[in-house]
Amino acid sequence: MPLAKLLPLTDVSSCSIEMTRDPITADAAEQLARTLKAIADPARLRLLSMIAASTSSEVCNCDLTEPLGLSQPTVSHHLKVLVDAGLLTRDKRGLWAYYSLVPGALDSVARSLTSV
Amino acid sequence: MPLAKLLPLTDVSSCSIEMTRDPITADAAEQLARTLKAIADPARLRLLSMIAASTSSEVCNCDLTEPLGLSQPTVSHHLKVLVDAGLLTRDKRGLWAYYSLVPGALDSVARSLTSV
DNA sequence: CCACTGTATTGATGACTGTCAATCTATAGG
DNA sequence: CCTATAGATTGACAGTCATCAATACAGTGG
Repeated sequence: MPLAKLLPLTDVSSCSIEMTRDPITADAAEQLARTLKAIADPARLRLLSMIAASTSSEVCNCDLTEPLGLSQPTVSHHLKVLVDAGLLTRDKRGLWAYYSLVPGALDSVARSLTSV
Repeated sequence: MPLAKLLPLTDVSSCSIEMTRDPITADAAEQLARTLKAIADPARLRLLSMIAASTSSEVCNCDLTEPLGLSQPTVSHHLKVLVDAGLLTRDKRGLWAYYSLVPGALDSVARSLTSV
């Protein structure tokens, strides 16, 4: 029998364990998981990395398709997932679409992870 | 036409964009994505959080099932995913299984994210 | 040896996801 | 206008995943 059940110091009725602080809420977990799911894909990680590593802060879709080895619709799909997750912004000028990182977005996710 | 294609400063043959540094490799992306996929689930985030927030560094499976509102096999499955990903360790003593965080594992993932 | 209990595994099922071919949309240039 | 082109959308398909009921497994205690 776990220690917490033998010595329920704070809450006798529940069988929950002793906490130094409150764990993440179900809603917060849902939200963070949604963002992480957007990042947790090899193609999308490479897209983020390529955009982050480019000299210009903006990268055109056409520059991303070939190095990834994926079809144009697939890259377009992945970019949309990243935009919807708030990690990228899209700026369409003329025929081309330029993508850039949302400043601080990735760092914010990383911080959420360390404090989980 | 994107600027990089008009002024291919380093590599005329390829149509890749200019980079300040090399983007993540395909293999590294695959590896990081695997770990992130293990984290990118509401139930698993809550498990990590509950274990991290507990006073004792170890948490017993039986303490995790009820607050999550999931069946015992499902919780066991999620814990296995986290162990397999190198984020948790399992220590089975007698009938009970005690889980604890692998020190620095989550921080390491967070650092990988900020430098993507 | 036997019943009980906490945990892990298996099998099934419904939902979601990554991918591409085909198509659509919008813009540039003659 | 008409054509060509970059990008987005749609539809289909195969693969993965989260979940639970049922079962198996491994200790514990009579």
